Amino acid sequence: MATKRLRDTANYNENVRNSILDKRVTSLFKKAEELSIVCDIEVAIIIFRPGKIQPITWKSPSLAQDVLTRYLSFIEFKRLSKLVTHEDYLQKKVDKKEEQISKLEKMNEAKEMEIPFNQLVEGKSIDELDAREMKGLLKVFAAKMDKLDERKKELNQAPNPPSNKENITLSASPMEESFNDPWFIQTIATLGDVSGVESAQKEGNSVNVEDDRHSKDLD
Amino acid sequence: MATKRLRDTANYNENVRNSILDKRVTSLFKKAEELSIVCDIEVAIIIFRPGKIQPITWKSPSLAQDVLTRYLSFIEFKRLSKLVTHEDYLQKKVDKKEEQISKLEKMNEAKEMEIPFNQLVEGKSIDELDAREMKGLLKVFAAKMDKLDERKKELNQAPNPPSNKENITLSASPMEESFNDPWFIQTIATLGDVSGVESAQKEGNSVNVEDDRHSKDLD
DNA sequence: AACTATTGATAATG
DNA sequence: TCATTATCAATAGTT
Repeated sequence: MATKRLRDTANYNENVRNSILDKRVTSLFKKAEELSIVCDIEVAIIIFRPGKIQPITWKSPSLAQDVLTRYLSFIEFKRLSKLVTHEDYLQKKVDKKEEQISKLEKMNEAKEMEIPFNQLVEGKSIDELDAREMKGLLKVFAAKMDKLDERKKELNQAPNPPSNKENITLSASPMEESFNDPWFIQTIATLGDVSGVESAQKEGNSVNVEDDRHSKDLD
Repeated sequence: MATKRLRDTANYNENVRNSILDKRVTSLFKKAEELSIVCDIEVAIIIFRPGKIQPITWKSPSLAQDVLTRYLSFIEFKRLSKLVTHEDYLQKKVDKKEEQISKLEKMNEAKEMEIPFNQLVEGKSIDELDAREMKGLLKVFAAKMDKLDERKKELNQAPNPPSNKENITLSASPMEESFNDPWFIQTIATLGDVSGVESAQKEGNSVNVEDDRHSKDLD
């Protein structure tokens, strides 16, 4: 019987250890599933054990990956925004007037782009994306491709002959030129007002909830 | 008192809902932390709420990201293995039946277009996409935008005046024409055959655990 | 693996 | 919003 709470299983033999892990992981997943249903949210859990390569994931691999994709998109979206913001800052110094002219257009685009990447995608299949979402995604990707293209050119100008690396087989396809105009940089730059991943972190090994209004000490 | 178990909070007002979510998430994280200590494992939890941009993460964002990095590395590792194997397999066929493969790839185009976005990206951050993948994505988007553009023109030619639907504000941008060449079909086709992450999945709503030493039927 | 005494979680109430 | 408590769930140890 549960005479007391377990602190660690270091002294247990491996079978008992695995049994305990199994039961507790099962319980954790059960609780997570109940939570996701009751509160209508998506939950992904990943567990790594020392010495084990394969992680334990919940719920399904695809769902975990979907949630992870959204999470990483969120991170990436913010990172990219900040990067471009810097480039945009330099560009403003080069050409002030043009920037002012394009401001109005920029504001229009900005409103369209205010939807974060993960919300744009949100598990939709590509056929379900509307034109606005498509445009937003295209711009983000265009920015990335632009950089890849620049890197490619740099490599081609390098003294040693360019290797046949698969990652840089991007030849001068017509799309690069299509997205060289600077408007998308500014457009993306206006997206950057998303603050960091909000994940309230209490001190010590206490439990973190995003919105920790009540300060329970959970140990 | 807990007279019965909650099934869903759809009919509750938002404050109560958030309160319940808060308490349950706290409890889930507490359980996760206890599990991670007792069994000496690493756990990452990510929660997305509908309408909310910022995910709730546990334990800390950085740790969550660390675990995520390992998880994605694992995925990427498996993906690469299978990709190379598959390409090797294709190479043999290409030597003999290049035309047949080309046909199959073309036939697959329609199906490839319906692959969810998250499968195309496969959990990568945008910076990790190579040129080939970027091209594929761009072309998928371009094709989709082309269709949307066509629909827009159809609507404009319709007898009744076109409504100002937000979804179809896509004007004739230069990108449509840029992607009419057939190579992208093959490019996309090579992205499609990645199978999911292996994560033991029991039938029904049971719980998944990777390690199946204790005789659960996990495959 | 199944069981049970005990601890933990939590829905409703104050 | 926060604290309390009756009820339900999880689980450590045993068989």
